[in-house]
Amino acid sequence: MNNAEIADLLHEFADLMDLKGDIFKRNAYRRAAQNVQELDGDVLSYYREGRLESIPGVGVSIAQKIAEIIRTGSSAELEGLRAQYPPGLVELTQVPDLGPKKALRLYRELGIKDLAGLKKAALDHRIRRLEGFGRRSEEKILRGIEMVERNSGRMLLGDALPIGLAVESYLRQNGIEHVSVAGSLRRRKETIGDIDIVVGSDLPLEATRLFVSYPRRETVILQGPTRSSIRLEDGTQVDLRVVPVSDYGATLLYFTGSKEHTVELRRMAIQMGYKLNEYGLFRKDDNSLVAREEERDIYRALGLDLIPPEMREMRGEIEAASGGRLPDLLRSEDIRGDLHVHTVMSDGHATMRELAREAKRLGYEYIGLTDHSPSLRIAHGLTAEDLLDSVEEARQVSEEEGIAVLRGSEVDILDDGSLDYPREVLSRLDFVIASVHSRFQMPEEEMTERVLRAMSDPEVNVLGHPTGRLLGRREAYRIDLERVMEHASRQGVALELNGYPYRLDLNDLNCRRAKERGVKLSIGTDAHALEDLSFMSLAVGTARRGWLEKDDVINTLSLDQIKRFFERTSG
DNA sequence: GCCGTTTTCGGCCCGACTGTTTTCAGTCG
Repeated sequence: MNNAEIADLLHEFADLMDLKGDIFKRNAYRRAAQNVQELDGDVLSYYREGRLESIPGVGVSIAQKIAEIIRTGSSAELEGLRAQYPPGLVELTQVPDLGPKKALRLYRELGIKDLAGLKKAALDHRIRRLEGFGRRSEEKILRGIEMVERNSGRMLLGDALPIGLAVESYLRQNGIEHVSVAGSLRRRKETIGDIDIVVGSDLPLEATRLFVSYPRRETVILQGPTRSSIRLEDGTQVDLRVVPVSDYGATLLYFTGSKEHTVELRRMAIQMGYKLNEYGLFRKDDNSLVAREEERDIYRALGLDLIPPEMREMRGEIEAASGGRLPDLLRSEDIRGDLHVHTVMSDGHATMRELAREAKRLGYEYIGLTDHSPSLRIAHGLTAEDLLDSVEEARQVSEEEGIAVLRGSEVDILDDGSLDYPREVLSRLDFVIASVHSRFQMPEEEMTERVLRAMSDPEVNVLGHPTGRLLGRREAYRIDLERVMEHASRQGVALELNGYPYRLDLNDLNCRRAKERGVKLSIGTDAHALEDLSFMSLAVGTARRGWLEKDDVINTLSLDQIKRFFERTSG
């Protein structure tokens, strides 16, 4: 039973409390679930040491339930609650405009207990006969079901970010000064629900007209004075909100979230005798304005430094901002080179020279080329001979193109933790990433030993995509990251933050754990084509969500410094 | 169920919108 599994059960408690109609208990369970999920360390050890109640949001009652879950795998009270409602009821609340109250009535009065039943009842016009429902709600439910079925997954950050930023820059280039993506996209979460754009303009009709005439727009879904939605050629929906310039900061703050973060800001506002909403910060007694034009003004009035959007997740950022202890987060400009790139020699699409030129154009000082090793047949891993021949080619290209081309390798970690090239081959390279690409199902202990052994090899500089997860496709493999981080810090091996859209591995929370343990991160895009080098922005966003600063990341070092880093770890 | 710069009891974020109502509950972000 790990943290995520326990958190899932607490979330289920929350869902069931919602059906019971107790929103305060629901909130309490949600908060506990989130804190368990993001807990730094294993819940089991909190349990063994009798300090479950030191987890925020966990009191006597929830601590007992967690203990019971750890001992027995479940909770008697949870079983009892489950027995009261059919399991499909929570799924009904995924349909827009159906919350717990309506879902429960549909169940009690029409016996509807899942999406299929709901669809049938709507088609049979049985729903409109219920008091409080009507023809329009029935139609809305049908549209909602369709949407849930079609669009249940979230978008990858890597898909949403270019789209959102393109719309943003289109509006800016056409004279809109106050414009930004908002929501989870602005916070650079690894997956995104909706693409939201906030505009501050005193000519709202013009801004709206501009938005709905976006060149890549296919249809206008909704066009109003403050809200509009369009669908793009690729099917993506983009929502726009227009507010007066004077309200821009307050509105952007509100629509950026996270919800938990803004709720906390409102609580603080109340304690200070204020009221915070999407129009601004006001005095409670006479409704007079305190701040609203810029996000910074509102934070300042609440006694806080401006919190970067990527940190607004209720993970300690409020305390840091009130104590003047916010980290100085990594910036894109700090990155001096990409350290994980594939060429045509293995499974990439661009040549060494093309990549060198593109890296130079991006302003990099160096680029690290890391083709696969032979055991990864599917990716045409290089023979030792071809790899060594390319070392000389890299030197030549470096000189001719005026940018340092570092010849590295992404060498496979074999089943027993040995590496896929002999040491004398690896020692001829500028640096080495070691990665797991096989036998993902190993038991945790075996996988951990395998990886630790690979990291102990003096030629290894970076552990590639340390958990192997693929967003929406594959779970992380089982590995004891605590031991991996300890080992990394002792051995002077960096852990990778891989920027490939499906990976983003390490993720935000693990980046932060690594930083707290003094482990350095190496950022690479895992590019297989020239345009993939742009994945760097996804990695930087994730790094910022993990509170990383410039000094935590090795590829902010100059060429000389990073060579020393690679030397030191291989010496 | 949790928690305390106002509290060990009594709060727990705020406003808009929608569809159904005739004064509002439920849902959403």
